[in-house]
Amino acid sequence: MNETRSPDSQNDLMLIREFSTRSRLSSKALRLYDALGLLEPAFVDPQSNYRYYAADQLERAQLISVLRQLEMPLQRIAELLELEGAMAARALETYWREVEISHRDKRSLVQYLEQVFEEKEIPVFDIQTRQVPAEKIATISRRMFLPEVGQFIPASIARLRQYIAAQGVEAKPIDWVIYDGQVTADSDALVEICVPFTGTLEPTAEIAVKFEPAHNEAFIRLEKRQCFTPDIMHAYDAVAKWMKQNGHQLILGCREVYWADWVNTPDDQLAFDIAYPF
Amino acid sequence: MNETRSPDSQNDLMLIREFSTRSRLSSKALRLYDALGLLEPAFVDPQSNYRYYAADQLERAQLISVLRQLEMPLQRIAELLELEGAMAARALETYWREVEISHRDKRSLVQYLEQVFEEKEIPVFDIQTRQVPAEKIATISRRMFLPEVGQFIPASIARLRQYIAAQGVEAKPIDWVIYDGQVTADSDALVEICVPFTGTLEPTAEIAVKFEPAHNEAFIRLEKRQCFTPDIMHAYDAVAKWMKQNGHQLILGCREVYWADWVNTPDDQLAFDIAYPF
DNA sequence: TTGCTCCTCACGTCACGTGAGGTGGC
DNA sequence: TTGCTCCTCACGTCACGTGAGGTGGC
Repeated sequence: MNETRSPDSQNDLMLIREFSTRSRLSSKALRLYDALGLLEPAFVDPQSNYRYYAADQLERAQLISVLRQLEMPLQRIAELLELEGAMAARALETYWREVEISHRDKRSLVQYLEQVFEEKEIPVFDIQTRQVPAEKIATISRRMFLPEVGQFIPASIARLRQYIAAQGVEAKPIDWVIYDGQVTADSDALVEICVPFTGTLEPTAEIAVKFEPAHNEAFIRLEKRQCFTPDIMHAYDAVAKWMKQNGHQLILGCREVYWADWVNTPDDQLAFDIAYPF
Repeated sequence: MNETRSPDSQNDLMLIREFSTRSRLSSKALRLYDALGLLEPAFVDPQSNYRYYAADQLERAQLISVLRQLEMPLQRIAELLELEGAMAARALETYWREVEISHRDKRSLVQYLEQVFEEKEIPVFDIQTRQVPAEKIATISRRMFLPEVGQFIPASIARLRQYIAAQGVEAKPIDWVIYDGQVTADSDALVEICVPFTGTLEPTAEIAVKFEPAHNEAFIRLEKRQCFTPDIMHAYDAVAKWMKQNGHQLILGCREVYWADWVNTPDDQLAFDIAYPF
């Protein structure tokens, strides 16, 4: 009737049902997003509490719908939608990177499980034992989750060797990493990087100096490429099984011993041990 | 004390705390699994209600833990653990296939969103209009989700053309698919496969015979490879936007028109239209 | 007036996490 | 006797789904 009205006025308002089907969001979801302030109707009738949505709210609604299909939490969606185009793209990329990493972790767990179920008696591991002499060691340790470990180990070894050299003390050509529990993507544990040395060294805020007692260990020698799941999990399983069968108790944290030059060793060469002290 | 006892007897029982750390399952989770019958303690003290777990329950507990890391629902874990080794492996593969498909779907949604956020003004689509004459059509239709569509379209076209030929009637060399709503991986909609013909045809239980009225349509011509997300979503967006800008109402279901020989058309050739009747 | 849509609780789902308040074994 | 662990509720979390019971606009 009123031709002077802007075309985006009242006549573009719609009830929740229509907005719901057009945005692919359930009415229950729309009421929740209203309550959370994530997507508030353009107008709410104070008498009836009816929600009226404007046509130009559809874009935001559809974005939310697609982001929810990615299972992004509502809080994170709210933050992302605060950003400008290119920044929102960056935020989405960050989120998606996390999803991809978690997916890859799961994929390797599936491979491991497949082998467990198939009872393919897994690459037969050759378990040996040895006597390990007492050592003085310099260590850096911190609780962490699996994704951090890959960075932490080489960085810490470099720090330790640098410090040892700077103090004019002699480091031995071997390192090991002690795990005080299982480190996975969603459960952290103490990870301790150890470099043995001879001589006298002062501890620092970061670096502890310890004495590791002599002990026996059961160990498996592995190729460099086997440092990933599923192989490494089977290796741990195998040593733990051997320990149990032979009635041995774990007396120190289980460990990975890096006795080769990690960087220059080819993938298919033996490069490290998994060891259980007893 | 009693040397004749089996080694797996009482002395291998442990309290919930120890079983919890060894299995990487929270005590709260263990109590839930007990209540659900998914993992019941070997022994429960009737006086104190203390739960005692046996060492040989650790294997099942660890399997549950890993399957939960894959976010498999407890019900499905329970079913899987009922199966023998190789069968369990098959069940895991089935589950994982579903996860991979859902992940790939999400990945293409991310690509689409990236382009939306970057406002790369997307491959400029050339929107045209045309008048479509009335047609008699034979159709097969069913509600379905996105993963089924890829099979359903060619199968239905083949069925329709076979039936039309068997009745000695002449089919026209073009097909289209009408979508009565958005079809995604988790929302279904009616999908109707249409083959126009001249002559007289009897409907069957499966095949309906209809009359499509003459109308105008706005359409975009696309290359064969663009039939996937994200391109196809941008194309739909573009036509919908054009319709709105030009004040046109959608009067029939939006559709994809296959006017080329789909199988023998190379990926980078124009092969189909997306059309909105108005 | 009759339907239909909309409204607001309230409770259910899934797999737990997080206390509160109480008991039991060394 | 003192801690410590264990127990059972009960409620919270996340993002909704599913009614129950009631109101409002055509």
